[in-house]
Amino acid sequence: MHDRDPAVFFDVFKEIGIIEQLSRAILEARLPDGLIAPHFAVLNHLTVRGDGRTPMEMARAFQLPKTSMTHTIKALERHMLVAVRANPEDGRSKCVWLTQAGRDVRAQAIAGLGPDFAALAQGFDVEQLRAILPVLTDLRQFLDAARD
Amino acid sequence: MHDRDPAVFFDVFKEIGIIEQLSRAILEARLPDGLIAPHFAVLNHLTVRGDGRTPMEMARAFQLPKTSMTHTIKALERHMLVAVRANPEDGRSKCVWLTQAGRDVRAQAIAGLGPDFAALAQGFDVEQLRAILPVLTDLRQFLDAARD
DNA sequence: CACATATAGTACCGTGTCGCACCAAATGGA
DNA sequence: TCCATTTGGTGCGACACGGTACTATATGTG
Repeated sequence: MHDRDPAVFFDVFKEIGIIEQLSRAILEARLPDGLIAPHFAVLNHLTVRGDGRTPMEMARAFQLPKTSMTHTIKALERHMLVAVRANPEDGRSKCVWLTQAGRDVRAQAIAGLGPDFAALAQGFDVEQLRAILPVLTDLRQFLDAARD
Repeated sequence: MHDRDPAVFFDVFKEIGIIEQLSRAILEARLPDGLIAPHFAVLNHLTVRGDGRTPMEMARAFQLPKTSMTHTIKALERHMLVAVRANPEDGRSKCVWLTQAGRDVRAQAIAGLGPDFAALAQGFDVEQLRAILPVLTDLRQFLDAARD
């Protein structure tokens, strides 16, 4: 087990798996009943990237099977957080638009997380997070590119 | 957005969520058909910590609801990778034991990951991972303790 | 234009996740 | 000891995930 041992990937991924689970719990505690992290991810994506995206566009962005995206969008539609309309530029396709309620749910979740993160920041050195963020971003991009 | 902005949590958790998804795909590509990451996690736990653990012990270790653990163990039992027997020390409880097939599946998965990680290590600076691992471990422990 | 192929989306189904209700066994206080 | 409470495990139901198969539309090649 020398310095260049690639097994460090195993340990990093293990920690990341646990942190993902814990951070998901923090997020979901701030979402209305029945909404979970993937729903929020879509609302956030539509806000940041602009709505009117197609389901396939988002499935690719999240690297999810298109059936999963169909399902997630259906749930958001049931909750009236998005509206789905035909794509005028492609008869096979649809476009997903945020409703005002959708924008509000996202904003409320983020607002609720503010105090949570502030509380965490009191017990954990935020500078360390800022320091590792570029490596995480590199790693994410690298794995993304390495996925065949 | 100054240097101590706790919003860095948001970005770190977002990257971690994506990396978790990509690394899970790498692992699951090395598992036999029908087995997914949580199944492997249990096999690995029983190998590392020693088998004979109870379902509740593992549910707590993974911070999962006990119903999820029951379900995961049932699946491993169907695949004959673990054997569940009564706990002689507690009539309410059971103990989960690895079968030889269970040990083999875990060993095979890890053996398969070796080349994967080695390939990744050729394109990504492993030293950077080694550098961030302690911070990730700290963060995991901190979030674990902070969860009420 | 005709037609083979590629692409967007969905229906269906098996499986995973997890809350609730329940039972059985253990525990602890009077 | 008796009994209330706690704890380990499971059945069930609602919903999430994702593979296969299918339809409809678009695209590219002759």
